[in-house]
Amino acid sequence: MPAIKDVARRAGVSVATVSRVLNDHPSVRADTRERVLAAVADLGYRPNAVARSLRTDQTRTLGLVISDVLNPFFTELARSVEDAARELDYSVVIGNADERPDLQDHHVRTLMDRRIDGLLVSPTDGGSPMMLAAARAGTPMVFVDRWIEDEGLDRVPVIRTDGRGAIRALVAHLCALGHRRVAIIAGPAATTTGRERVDAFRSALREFGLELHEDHIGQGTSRPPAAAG
Amino acid sequence: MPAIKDVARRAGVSVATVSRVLNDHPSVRADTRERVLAAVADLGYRPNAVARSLRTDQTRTLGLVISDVLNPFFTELARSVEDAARELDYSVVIGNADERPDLQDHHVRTLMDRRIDGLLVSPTDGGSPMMLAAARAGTPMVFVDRWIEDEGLDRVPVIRTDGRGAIRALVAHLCALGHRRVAIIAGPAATTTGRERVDAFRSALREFGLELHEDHIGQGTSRPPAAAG
DNA sequence: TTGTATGCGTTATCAC
DNA sequence: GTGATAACGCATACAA
Repeated sequence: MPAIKDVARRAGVSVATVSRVLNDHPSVRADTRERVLAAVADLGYRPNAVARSLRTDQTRTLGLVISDVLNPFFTELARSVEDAARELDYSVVIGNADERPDLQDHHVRTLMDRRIDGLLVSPTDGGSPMMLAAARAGTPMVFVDRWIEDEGLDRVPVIRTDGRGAIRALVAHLCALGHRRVAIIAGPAATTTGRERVDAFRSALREFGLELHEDHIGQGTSRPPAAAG
Repeated sequence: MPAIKDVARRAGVSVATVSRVLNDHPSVRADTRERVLAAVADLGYRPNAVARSLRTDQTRTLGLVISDVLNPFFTELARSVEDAARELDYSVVIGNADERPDLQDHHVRTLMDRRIDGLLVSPTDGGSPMMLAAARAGTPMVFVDRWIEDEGLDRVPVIRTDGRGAIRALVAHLCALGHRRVAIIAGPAATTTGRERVDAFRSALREFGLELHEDHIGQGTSRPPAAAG
């Protein structure tokens, strides 16, 4: 794999000049630029992102730690995040915590070792030591879908859906339709989203004067049955 | 974020010594090791993987380019790959090609720029220029689930299921049950797996003397309906 | 056993 | 406009 010095040699210029055309710095004569570009082309040269990151102190990489890859919601989320990131010339590295705090920390640690520029996390219930420490230490971080309310975490932005509003709207709709016995199957209770929904459900029933049966509150997983590739 | 020199200073040793205990090199006195470890601990030092990669020329990272993240098969695959890799202290970076050759190449390029140690690819139909070039150039690569038969690619290992055998077994089973009109819904025709299955289906029908209706060969997607997070 | 010095591939600062 | 060269954080060959 050719390095910048190979390109320089072939183009008959210094590595500095090659670097300049690569980062399209203004001060480089048109014809030298051409020569460099030609050398790049026929050497099939590609800048070493590792070296570049070491030097510039940025990796153009985002970490995304999700709680469950097998949940289609998160797989769609991952896809959207990657789409948006790619648009800005960022890569995203996904870590699957599988609802396990220790695994979540493993990924946070690995990603930080790799010096990612920022971290998106849909935290497992209660968070995990390393991830909380990173957040408090000011690591660029955003919570997605789920969140954690704890000291020192108020500066971590949260991107999420309005579960409470959604549940209320659903109950309102069913109520307007004349239904009086409504039930809910929410996600795992060990998630902020799951709890929020059940809680909102109780509130909504109360608000609309519907009777609440405790056994009308169910809990499910968010995973689909398996498929074939 | 502390660097190795900070640890060295704090432990009163040289960076070389710190590096040695970090990579548990044998020749380092027990008590100095302790001192270094202590310094590491209370500085919360973590080796910079970027710098380490540049120096050692290995990233302990695998690239996994799949054709469709929204297909649960690939999401399970990704999960398994990551599990196995983690066991060996490797990370895996996933790229979603979304069945688009250009996107596939984008990911191959990005991953190679990042100097990943190896590439797992479930190629889109017909492959893509950069990915084929990489394979021919000897980039450590293995095909998963799907594959490509082309010149210079015979040294790329393929990990896949025995779709042909599976279809034959299915038809045999149905036939033994006395069924005479069997149909198939295979995956996208633009995949090796999809074509293999339809092909095997035809063969099996012939073998078992069943009549083949062309309109009994359907084609579907492998995506589940959406779910909530 | 430990320290000094070099180099990995870049970018950026300084000369010219 | 272009070229030496230092520095990024680390691992290692060589000296001591």
